[in-house]
Amino acid sequence: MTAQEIAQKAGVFRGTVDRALHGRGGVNPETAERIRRIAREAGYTPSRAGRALVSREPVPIGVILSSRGNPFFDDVRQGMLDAREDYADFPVELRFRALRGYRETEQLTALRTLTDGDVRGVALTPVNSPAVAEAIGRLAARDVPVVTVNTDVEGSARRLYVGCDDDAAGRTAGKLMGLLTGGAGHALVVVGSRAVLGHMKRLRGFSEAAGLEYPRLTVATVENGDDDDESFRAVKEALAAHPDIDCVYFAAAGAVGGVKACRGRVAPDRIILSDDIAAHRELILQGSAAAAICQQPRQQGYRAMKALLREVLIGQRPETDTLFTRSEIKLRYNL
Amino acid sequence: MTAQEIAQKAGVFRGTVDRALHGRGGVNPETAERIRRIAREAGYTPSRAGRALVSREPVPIGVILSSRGNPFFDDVRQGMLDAREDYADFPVELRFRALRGYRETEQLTALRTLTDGDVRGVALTPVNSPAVAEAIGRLAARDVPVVTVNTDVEGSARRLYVGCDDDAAGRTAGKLMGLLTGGAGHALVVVGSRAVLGHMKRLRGFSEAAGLEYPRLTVATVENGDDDDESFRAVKEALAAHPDIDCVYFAAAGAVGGVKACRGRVAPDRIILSDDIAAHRELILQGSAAAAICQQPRQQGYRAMKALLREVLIGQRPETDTLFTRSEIKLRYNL
DNA sequence: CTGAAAGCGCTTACAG
DNA sequence: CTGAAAGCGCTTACAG
Repeated sequence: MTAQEIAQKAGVFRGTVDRALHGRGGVNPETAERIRRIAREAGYTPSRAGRALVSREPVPIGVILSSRGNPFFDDVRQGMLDAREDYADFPVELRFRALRGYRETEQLTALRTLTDGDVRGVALTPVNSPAVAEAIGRLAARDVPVVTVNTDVEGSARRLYVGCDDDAAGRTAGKLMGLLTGGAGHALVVVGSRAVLGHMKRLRGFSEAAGLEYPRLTVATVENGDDDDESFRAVKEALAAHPDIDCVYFAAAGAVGGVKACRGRVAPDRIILSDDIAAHRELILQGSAAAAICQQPRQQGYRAMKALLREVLIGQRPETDTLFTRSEIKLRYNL
Repeated sequence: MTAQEIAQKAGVFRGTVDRALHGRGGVNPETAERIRRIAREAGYTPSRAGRALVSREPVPIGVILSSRGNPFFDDVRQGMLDAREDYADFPVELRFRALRGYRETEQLTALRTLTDGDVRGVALTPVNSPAVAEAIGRLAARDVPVVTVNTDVEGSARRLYVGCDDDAAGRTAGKLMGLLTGGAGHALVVVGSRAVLGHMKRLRGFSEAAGLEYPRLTVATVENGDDDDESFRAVKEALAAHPDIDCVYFAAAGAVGGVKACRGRVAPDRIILSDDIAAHRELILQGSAAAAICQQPRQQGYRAMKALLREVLIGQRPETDTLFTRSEIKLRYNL
């Protein structure tokens, strides 16, 4: 089915079909409705090739990542470039903004800048705040789809979330720890902050799996502010306070400092990290930790950008509103 | 850079450029060479959109999988369909042939049938034999690229192999077993056949990793012919003969029968399977085995078909001749 | 052997 | 508000 055939059935010219179907205005409302109905009934989807061939102006897509100083996002970014490759026949311009951390005002500013440059779609690692949700809503109202990556924002009109299932990651870590300890041990779970939803989900998942399958595995918790120095101190302290602790799960960042504090006190084969960033790979390769629970950052970037481009370039919306990446367990030999 | 611009530089018509660049014949050799040189120097790649728009005849692609009666290949097939989706703007016809097992003559017949139907590219799970390698060579000579999936064939002109790194899979299993047993145990490694290269690689990898890191972990081996009944008997026998065996790695198929033989004798938390086919998932979910080392079958199909279509449809050859998928460790919570 | 044209399905000025 | 045409980059008959 082509636009030409729709035009014939509707008794108009194919230019008019195009205008009606894409809401470019300047079409009699009744004619437009008739055209849309015919297209719907015929199950018409515009040909990707025809569309690509005629696209001259690059389509701007905004990307806001909290990636400054955080190597984890290198892979996310690479995944986005992979997806862009899949649409190499379209002129697309990815506009990256790298922010440091998750500050609301900075993110709102970045969003506004992109919006002024009238991007046609946005991928971002949102700060979980009402103001950000609202900004996303304004974009959605202008038919600019927003996809959240790696972390989500509550109550927003974002089109899709692509990221980790923190609950599953925590449970996987819990089960693995049960296996590493023969089902009996005293675990320390190190989170960045109890205020971060994802960290709490991992902690809860860990406790659940451990409690369910390994009743003789106990769980203590400590915060490290996602910082290595802080992590060293906090873990050192926790190990001193609880002499029975014999295994550690780092649910977030700060593992390098924390692992240092474990030296000579907790067996490396009972230490689990999160994410396989370079520093963690090194810890694993040198035998200072057994495993890392990873969240497929490249897939996160790929899926998010693929969905965004699919919608913006060929008008196909994602079928779901959440896409979880798998929790991968990496040891020295499958890094 | 467009074909039109090449034509101008070469002082010919753009139809001639097309014929010269794609070797369709009917072009003066000197003119053709001049055109090719100009195109090369200009780094010309034909536009995917232009090409897609003009393609009417479906491009036939042959797929031969040893998938009959083997659910593992459901995912491989799905991955191939995913890749086909990425080239939805081209008319492509995937011609699947599902064979039972790896019999040379049957595979050669299937290859010949496809060849007669003049496919433009082939993906297959090859039997590792000179005759198959030769058949691949004949296709290559006719400019029909062949990609091997999941298993490879020695000394052939295949364009690319996409599959498991059996060595890494075995090492990962060995390391994991060391972790599960606290570094001291007596392992039984169950392979299908010592004649299968992949199985031996996994066994060797397992022993290497175990020997390197866990000198107190010993390794015994048994064959099960990839069959569940045979597996039950062989494992039962091995466990009786070696009373000290306390952990088992199933490096290939036949785990369902083998696990049955372990009941009450080897702790489920010390049993590792290979691949997350439905039967294995069930074993893991019901607590009869701890983990499965998986080889990303969907990725195998996806990468293989993507590379094939990329070459056949837009003329870009793969940059490498081997693509390993990762060995994923799956527990109950990250299946 | 090569020129000249038509056409794939779409979008976009331009007329009216 | 809508018709009529041009053009994106390519391939493919068709002439000569």
